[in-house]
Amino acid sequence: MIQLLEKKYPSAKTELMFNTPFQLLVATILSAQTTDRTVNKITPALFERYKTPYDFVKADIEELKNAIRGANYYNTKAKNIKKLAEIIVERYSGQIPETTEELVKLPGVARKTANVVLSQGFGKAEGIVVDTHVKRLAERLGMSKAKTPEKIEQDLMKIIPREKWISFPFTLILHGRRVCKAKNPLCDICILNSLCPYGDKSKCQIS
DNA sequence: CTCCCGATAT
DNA sequence: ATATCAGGAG
Repeated sequence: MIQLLEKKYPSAKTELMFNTPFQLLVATILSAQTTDRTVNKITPALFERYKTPYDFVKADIEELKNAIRGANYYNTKAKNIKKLAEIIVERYSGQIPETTEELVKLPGVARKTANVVLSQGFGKAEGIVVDTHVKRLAERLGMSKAKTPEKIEQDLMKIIPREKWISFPFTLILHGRRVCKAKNPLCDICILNSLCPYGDKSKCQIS
């Protein structure tokens, strides 16, 4: 099924807009519980106003909140981004760290965000991105019975070849958005229907 | 397990 | 007006 997904979504990657790894980090934090499209509406002006990590350090918190208003939880995210910028300037000389271990220490950054930044910003396959789509599809496709993103990631790392770790989750994300939706999945047009344990059940459930 | 708490589609 | 979208911290 990896091959089928790759064939259907040949260039699967993040849809977030960015020019530097730091911008990707900020964009990914903003994308928590927020669609990529909404984030992409915010970031051009944001990155024009704040060009370097140090610009975020100097930022007035209210002005920063206003600049990212539109992203869900912008209050918390503004504080996290400012704090994170301080850490990057003070502890990392303005360059964001390139390991999961270091990234998840930053405020507002857990494994999902760290994996997006490492894989999409640096081409590093330290782990597998597990967002709500990957979580749902992994369960439906029978790839993991685990409940937490951390456990699901571990399960996927065992069954997905490492050279696919970067692209594979993004094929699931695209498929999850377009076909294998949370509500009313389009099983009748799904290319994975014949080998999906969930598909057979849902075909009987959908009116 | 609770809080955070906007945008877009229907 | 309501449903759907879709992570992290305490």
